[in-house]
Amino acid sequence: MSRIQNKKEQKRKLLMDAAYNIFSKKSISNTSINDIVTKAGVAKGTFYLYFNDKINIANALAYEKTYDIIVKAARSLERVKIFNIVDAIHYFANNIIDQLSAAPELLDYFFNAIDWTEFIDLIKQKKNSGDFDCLKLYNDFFMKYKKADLKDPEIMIFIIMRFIVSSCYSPIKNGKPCSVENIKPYIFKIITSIINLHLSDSTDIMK
Amino acid sequence: MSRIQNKKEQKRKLLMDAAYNIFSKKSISNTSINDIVTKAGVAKGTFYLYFNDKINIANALAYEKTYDIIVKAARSLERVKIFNIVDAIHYFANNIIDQLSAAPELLDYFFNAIDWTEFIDLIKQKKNSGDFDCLKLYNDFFMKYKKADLKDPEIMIFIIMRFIVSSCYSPIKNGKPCSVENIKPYIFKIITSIINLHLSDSTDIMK
Amino acid sequence: MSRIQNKKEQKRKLLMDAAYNIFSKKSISNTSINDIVTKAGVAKGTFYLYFNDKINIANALAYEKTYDIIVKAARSLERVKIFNIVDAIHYFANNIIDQLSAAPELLDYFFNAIDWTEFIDLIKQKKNSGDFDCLKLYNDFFMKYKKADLKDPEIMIFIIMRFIVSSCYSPIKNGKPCSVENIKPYIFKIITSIINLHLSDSTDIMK
Amino acid sequence: MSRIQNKKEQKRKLLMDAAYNIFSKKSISNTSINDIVTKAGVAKGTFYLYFNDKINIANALAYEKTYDIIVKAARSLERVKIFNIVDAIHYFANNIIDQLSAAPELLDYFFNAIDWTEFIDLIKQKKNSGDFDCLKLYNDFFMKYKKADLKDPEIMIFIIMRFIVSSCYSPIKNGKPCSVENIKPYIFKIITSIINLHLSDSTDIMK
DNA sequence: TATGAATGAGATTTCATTCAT
DNA sequence: CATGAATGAAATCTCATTCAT
Repeated sequence: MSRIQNKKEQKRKLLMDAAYNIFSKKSISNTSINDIVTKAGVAKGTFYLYFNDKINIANALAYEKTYDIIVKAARSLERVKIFNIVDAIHYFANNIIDQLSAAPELLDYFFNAIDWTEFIDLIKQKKNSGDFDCLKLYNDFFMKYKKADLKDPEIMIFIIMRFIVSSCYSPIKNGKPCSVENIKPYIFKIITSIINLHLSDSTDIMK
Repeated sequence: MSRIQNKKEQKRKLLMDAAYNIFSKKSISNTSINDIVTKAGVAKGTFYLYFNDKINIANALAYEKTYDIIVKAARSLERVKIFNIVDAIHYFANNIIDQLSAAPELLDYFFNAIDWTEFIDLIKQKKNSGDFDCLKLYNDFFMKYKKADLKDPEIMIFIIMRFIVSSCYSPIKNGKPCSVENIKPYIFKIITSIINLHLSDSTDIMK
Repeated sequence: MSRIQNKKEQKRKLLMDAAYNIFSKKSISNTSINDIVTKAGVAKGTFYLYFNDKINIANALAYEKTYDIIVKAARSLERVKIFNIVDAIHYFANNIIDQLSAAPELLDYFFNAIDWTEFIDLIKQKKNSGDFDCLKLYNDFFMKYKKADLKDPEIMIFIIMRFIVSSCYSPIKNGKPCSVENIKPYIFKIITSIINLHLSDSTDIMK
Repeated sequence: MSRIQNKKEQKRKLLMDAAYNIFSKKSISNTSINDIVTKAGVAKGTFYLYFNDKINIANALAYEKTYDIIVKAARSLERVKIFNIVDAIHYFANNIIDQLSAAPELLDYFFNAIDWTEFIDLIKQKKNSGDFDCLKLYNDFFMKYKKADLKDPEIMIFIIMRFIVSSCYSPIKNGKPCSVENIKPYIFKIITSIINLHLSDSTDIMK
C-alpha cells in the first residue's frame, strides 16, 4: 500500500472510530455528520470524501465490527484442538458471547444491523482480507469436522447466530431476566439441540 | 365512558393508526410528525395533545401491537382443547408466526422495540384491559398445565419469544435463508428442546 | 355588589393571582396563557372572558400591585404623626423599599412595567377604590405639608420614585454592589437633596 | 486577522446590526430569528453559526451598545481639560444623556438590559478592545482626580449611572413629566449631591 | 358563563450537502 | 485532498384563539 493510500486509510479509520464511539452512546438517527467529524477532528467536507452518508458509514461499521468478532472467535478456535463439531460450536459461541459481554455496544450492531445471510454472502465474496482468510475458514470448518453430515448447514448457522444474539441481548444489556452467566447453560444446551437436529435424519425433521 | 372521552379516544386511535400505517412503510426516524397528522387528517398541534413526541407514539404503538398479537394467540389457544404444554406452546408459537407472516411490518415492533421482561411486567400491572384479562391468562397458563414442573419459566418464555422472532425475521422479510414454512419444523423442534430443558432436572442443566 | 358579580370578581382574582405567581418566576414572554389557566385551575376559554391577552393581564397586574404598595405605604404614613415633609417622604420611601425587599418579584412590575406619569394620571382618574381614596391622599399630601412651597412637585415625585426603584433593584435582587441596608443611607441623603432642590429658589436650579 | 476571520467578523456584525435595527422598532420577544436573518440578508442557519438564540444576540448587543456609549463619552472627556471631578462627571453624564436623546432606542438596552455591576466586571476583564482601553480609562479616572478621596466609588458609579438612565427614560421617550432639557438641571444638581455625599466623611453618611 | 379539544400559523432549530478557498 | 462557512429545506414544537358543547 502506498504512503498516500495509507494516509487515506488512516483518515477513514479516524472517521469510523469516531462514528463507532458516538453510535455506542446514541442512536444513529440522533447522530449528525457534524457529531462524527467533530469527534474525528476533521472538516465536515472530508466526511464526504470517504462516505456517502450516515447509512453508509453505519453499514461499513456494522460489517467491520461483526467481521472482527467472527475472525477473533475463529482464530481462537484455530488455536485449540477440538475435533468434535458440537464442542467447536460451543467454543465459538462462548467466545462470541464473551466478546459481546465485554463490549455491549457491539450488540446493537450484531443484533440490529446485520442480515446474516447477506453477511455470509459478503464473506464468501471477500478475498483474503489483509491477513485473514475468512472464506477459507468458513469452507474448512465443515471439512475439518467432515465426519459431520449436516443437513441445511446454512440454516443452522443462521439459526444459531440469531439465537445467540437474541438470547444474550437483554441479559448483557440489563441483566434481565437473568445474568449472561446464568443463561449460558441454557444457550449451550439449546445449541446442542439445534446441531443434533441438523445431524439427524431429515425425515425426522419434517415430522 | 362519556361521549367526549370517547371522541378523544377515537382521535388518539386515529393518530395511532396513521402512525402504524406510515411506520410500516418507512422507518420511524424517516417519518415526520407532519406525515402522521396529514395521514390522520388532524392538525399538527393535535398530535401534541395526545403524545409528547415520535418516540412516545412509537412506544405506545409497539406495546399495543404486541399486546394485540399475544391476546389474539392466547384467545385462539383458549378455544382449542390442548392439555399438553408442548403442544400448547407449539400452537401458540405457530399462531404468532402466522400473524407475523400475514403482517410482516409487525416484525419490526416485535423484533426491535420490545423488551420482553418489561413487557411482561406491564402485563402484570395491567388490569383487565377492556375485554381480556391478559394477566389471568399468564397466571392460568402454567396452572392449566400444572402437571408441568417448569424450572425458570420466565427465562423459558423469554428465550422462546426471542427465538421465534429472531429466527422468523429474515425468512418472513426476504425469504432468506429459506421460507417461513421451511424453517417452521426446525423452530418447533427447537422449542420442544427448550421446553424439555426446563422440564428436566436442574442438575442436568448446570452441567 | 351582587352575588354573581362577586363570583365573577373571584374568578378574575384567581387568574390575576395565578399570573402574578408565574410572572414572578419567569418572564411574561415566556409565560403562556395555558400556564396561567392551569395554575388558576380554570379553562382556557375562561381567560378570554376576563382579559384580552397576556399584555392586558400583565398591565392590570402591574397597576394593581403598584397601587397596593403605594396605598400600603400611604396608610402607614397616615398612622404616624410626621409634620416635616422630608421626614414624611423618607418614611414613605423606607416603607416602599421594605415592601420591595420582602417581595422582590414586585421590583419587576415596579421597575419595568410602570410609567409613573401615566400611573399618577390613573390615580387621579380613579375614584374611591373600594375602601381607600388614593387621589385624596395625593391631594392632601401637599396640603398637609402646606408650609412646603415646592417647585415642580410632579417632577420631584417622578424623580424620587424612579430613583428609589432604580437604586434598589440590584441590591435587592442580587446584593450588588451592596446590600439594601448599606445603600439606604445614601438613598435617604440623596432624597433629602432632591427635596431641598425643589424647596429652594428656582433661579438657583437653572444655574 | 486573516481574510476569512475578517469575513466572519463582518457577517457577525451584519447580524448584530440587523438585530439592533429591528429591536429598536419592536420588542425582542416580538422579533423572530427570521426577521433578523431576512434583514441581514443571510440564511436562517447562518444565525446559529454566530449566536445560540435571540437572548444571546440581545445580550451581546446590549453589552456592545452600552460599551460604545461609555467609550464615546470617555473619549470626549479625554479631549477636554477638566481637572475637577464634579465637572468631569457632569460632562460625562451630559454626553451620555445627549447620546441617548439622539438615539432613544438605546434607552431600552441601557435601561433594561444592563446589570451595571456585571458590566463593570466585564470591562475589567476585557483587554484593550481593538482600539480603546476601557479598563485603563476606568482606573485612570480616579487617579486623574486623585485629590478626590472618594468613599465607595463603585456604589457612587452605580447610583449615578442608574439615576441618569432612570430619570431620563420618560423625558426622552415621551417628554413626560417634562423635556430632557428641563430635567437636566435637576439631574446635574442631584449628581453633585451624590458626589458630595461620597466625598464627605463616612460618619456623616451613616447618621 | 364555563369549558377544553382543536386548530394552524409561525417560531425555533437542525443538519445534510455544497463549494469557494 | 482538505476545509468549514454558508445554505435553506424541513423538522420539531408552541401557543393564542376559536367554538361546539
